Parts: sequence; structure tokens; C-alpha cells
Amino acid sequence: MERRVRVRFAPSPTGALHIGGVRTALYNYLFARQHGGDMLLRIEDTDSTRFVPGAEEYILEALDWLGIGIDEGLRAAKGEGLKVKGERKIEIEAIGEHGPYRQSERREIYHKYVKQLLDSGHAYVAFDTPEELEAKRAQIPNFQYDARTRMEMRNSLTMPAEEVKRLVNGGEKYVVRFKVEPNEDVHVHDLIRGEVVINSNILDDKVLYKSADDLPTYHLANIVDDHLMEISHVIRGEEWLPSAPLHVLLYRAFGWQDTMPEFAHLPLLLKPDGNGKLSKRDGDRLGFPVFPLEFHNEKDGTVSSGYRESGYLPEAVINFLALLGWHGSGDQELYTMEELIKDFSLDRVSKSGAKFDYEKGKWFNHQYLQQRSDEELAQMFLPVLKEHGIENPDLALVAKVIGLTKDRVNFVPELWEQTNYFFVAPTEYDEKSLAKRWKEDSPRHMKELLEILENVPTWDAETLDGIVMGWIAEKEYGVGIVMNAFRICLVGAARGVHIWAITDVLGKEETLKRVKDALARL
RNA sequence: GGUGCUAUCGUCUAGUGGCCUAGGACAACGGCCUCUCACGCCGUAAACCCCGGUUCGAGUCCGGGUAGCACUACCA
Repeated sequence: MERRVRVRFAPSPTGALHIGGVRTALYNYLFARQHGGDMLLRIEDTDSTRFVPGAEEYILEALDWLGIGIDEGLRAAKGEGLKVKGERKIEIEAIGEHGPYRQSERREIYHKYVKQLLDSGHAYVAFDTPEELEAKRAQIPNFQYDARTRMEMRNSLTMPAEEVKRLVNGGEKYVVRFKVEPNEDVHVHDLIRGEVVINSNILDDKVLYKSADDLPTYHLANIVDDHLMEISHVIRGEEWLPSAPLHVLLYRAFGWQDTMPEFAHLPLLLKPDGNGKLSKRDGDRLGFPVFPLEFHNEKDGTVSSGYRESGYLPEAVINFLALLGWHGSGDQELYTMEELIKDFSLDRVSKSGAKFDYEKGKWFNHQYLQQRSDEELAQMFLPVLKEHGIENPDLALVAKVIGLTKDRVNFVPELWEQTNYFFVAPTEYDEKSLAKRWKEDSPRHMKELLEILENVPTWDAETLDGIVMGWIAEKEYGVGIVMNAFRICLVGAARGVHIWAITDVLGKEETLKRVKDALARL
């Protein structure tokens, strides 16, 4: 009997959610959905010193924006206040029977399990201060707190029980360490990498709990919670692979080996250039976001740009991320979330790290932008127009102009460069275009054209094209030279959509005005 | 340093011993379309890390190198 698939995404609220974390969340989500299982979200805030205000809200809002649904644990509640640029005022709801879902709220639970390990002899109390340990490391190269060295340290293994009790009761700061048995080959079965074997000698006696803040460390909290929350598959980043054997040992120490989850360690997202894993600095340096949403870090005062604010569509980010380290069964590149859920498979996840290819991300956004309706894009374009001083434009007109130009852009903000001449008449003219397209005869051509345009029976593309082309042919002027001069008058440069599409949007009056203005200036 | 993971076009990747003359996509380049600039379409260039071994046959399996990455905290 297969057990119910239950996976979790368990970020730490230490800042904006890194794009690699988003991918981890996505793969967990796809896996859960595909198997009809549950996707949990748990907050791993066991390091009180690294907590960043707003980070939790950020994480939940980011997942919500991307459409990565949470079935259990913490999630963004639907409603107003969500998706507000700049200020994050989301409502958080907790659902499920396995809560609380913030580790900082699970102290009593961890106490119980720390005690269990202590009682069974799998763990011990240690009093060595951080300073003492640091001194030890400085003194002994490659010092490791383990079977070889623990008998030289200040812990419950080397001190009389009475002394330990006295110290603990007296409020002395201590930690609880896991007692790793030496020289044992620990086997970890990884769904992506196969069998990984590590000898326990290289593991150290990891700190499981620190009395200073009365909180467990990641390793303990993670194992206890995954067990209690009945997690079936742990899908996480490759950086966790080295500590997976420790986790296996922990499951065994608790006697939970029969329900231990399966592991899958995902390849890392690497810098686009050079070596190493992708960091926030790379984004700043190369000019692209490494976070889903913009984030204002209250703690260090930094601002991180986000995909959403850069004009990315969530479905493009999802598609892009899905293919960074995973490949479908065929040659398909464009995937909806539904298709991803159908086709996803852990054994098609790559083993090697993937360099972050921002250029491809642009292409994905281009693809998805084309699928959005002109009206929808118009709404998204409004703020950009406002930035350029266009207040309360005619929405139908904006949509029409977008329909004419959207296939030229990758992002909504880029629409401005493609559409500005529809909203603002040119006041100066591009030098290069002028040099190439504005000839000696051009003023004369434009004067003639003006007369013709003033007298056309109807102002539609077909009529204009017929009349103007007829006139050019009759006078043997050359289509290119006349039309480009005309274009310069209307646009200010030799660029833009089809000329009759421009005159159509501009209308007769504005078109004539622009030609007259150009004539007066050039 | 130690341990582990990984290794196909510039990048993401397909490839599970003969279907590979190594396929697709992004980017690059060229052409077509055309009143311009784009888009689009068509095409070109571009890779199996190295050395051994197994095999009739290796990108694919094995060994050894090399390289890259990760981990090596009272952080996750």
C-alpha cells in the first residue's frame, strides 16, 4: 500500500525568497499535485538572530503570485491587500491538523524529542562555549566535535552527572549534541542520484538544541516536523545532500526508519557567468532579478528587485524555472502549470547544476505576453503610461495600440518604447533616420501628400493606401522615399508599425498636424 | 585540507550499448517578408572533459585522472 504523498516547502524567513527556493517549491508542488498529495508550507525560523521582518509574508505572497498552491500549513489568504506593490499587507492563514507550522511555535514539541534522544543515549549535553570551540578550531586544524574528540570536551559524557545537573539547573548555557557512532557506512537513497554512501566518521556531533534561545537547530526540528507532519518525500536543494546521512541517523535514533521519507536532492542554480551558485549580487551585477517579488529589507536596508515588478508574468517564471533542471518527456518547451503537473517526474530532473540563463527567461515572457489579451495588457500598461505623464488614457485606444505592438516586446514596460508616438507627437527627429530617409525632395513630397490627405473621401487604411500609392506611382516618386519621410513626420524616426495603422490610430487631424509640424521644423 | 555530488553545442538540455552523420530550445549569424524598425518564417554555425578498459560495437557501462560545484557553524 502506497502511502499518501505529502511534501513540504520549508523556507527560513531570513529575507526575500531566492529564485532557487522558488524552484524547489515549484517541484514540490508539481510532485504533490501529480500524485494527488498534499503540499505543506512550514516556516523554519529556528535561528532567532536571522529573522527578517516581512520575510514570511513575502514568501507566502510570492507563492500566491506564482500560483503555487499550499494545501496545509501557512499560506496567503485570498482577498484584498494581496499583491500590493511596495507595501505587503497580506493576511496569513494556517490550515491543517499538524500545526503549529512555525517552528518557533513548536518549542514544547521539540523539548519532548530532545529528551527522548538524551534518555536513549543518542544525544548528550555540552557546555563548551562558542569561544572555546573557536579556540579549539584555531588550535587544532580540522577540528571536529565527534567520537574522537568529544571525550576531551566539557559535556555530559566527561562530567559527573551531578555536575551536569547543577550546571543546567543553574542556568548555564548548554547545547544538546547528537552522538554519532563512528565508522559506520550510512546509506542514503536519493530519488535523483541513487545510492549515496557516507562514512559516519566525517559527520560531527551536530548541535540539535541550544538552551540560549530554547530552540532546536534545523536538523532536529526538520526531522521531528517531517515525521510528525507525515512527510513522504523530502525534495530540497543539493546543498542538503551532505547532511542527509545525519538525517537518516536521526530517523534511526528516533526509531522512525520505517516511515522515513524518500529524499530527492535538486541540482543548484548557478551564476550565468563564472562559477558558483546564483546569488543576489549576481542579479545586481548582471541586471536581472533573483527574487520573485521586490523586497525592501528592513534589517539591512537593501532593496531587491523582483520578477513581478520587472514585468514578468507568473506563468513565464514558472515555465522558465520548471525547465531549469528538468526536461519533459518530449521536445515541448512551453508548458502550462497543468501540463507541468501531468508531465513532471523526478527521474527527469538533471543531476548537474544549471547556469541561470536570463535570456531564455525573456523569451518565455515574450511567449506568454502574446497569449494575454490586449485589454488585460492595457491594464498592466496603465502604470507605465502614468509614469510617462499619460493620465487617464482611452482604454480602448491603449488596447488597440498594444494589439499592434505587443509581438515586438518581451515585457509590458517595453511597450512604451513601441507605442510612445501614439501618445506623444514627436518634437524632435532622429538624426540617423533623417540622414538616411529625409531627402532633398522630402519637403516637397510632404506638401503634396498633405494636400492629398486633406481631400481624401474617407480616412481608412484601404482608401489611404489606394490613393497615396496611386499618387506615388503616377509621379514616379518611389514608395520608400515618400513613405519613410511620412513616417518620420508621424513617428520622429524610421521605425514603428505599418504606416496606415499609425494614421488609423492618430486620425486625420493629428496626422495632418504632425506633417505640418515636421515641415515647419525640417 | 577532508567528504560528497556532477561532467553533451556559449547556455538550458535530449540521449538509459547499434535508431547518433549526436536531436530540440535560447542566444549568435545569414536569408525571406517589407515603406522603416521589429515580429514571424526559413536556414547556417556550434558539443559528447581527458586517458585507459569492457564489447563485434560506447556519448551511453567500468576504472583512473582532470575540472566544476556543494558541504565541512550553537545558519538554514
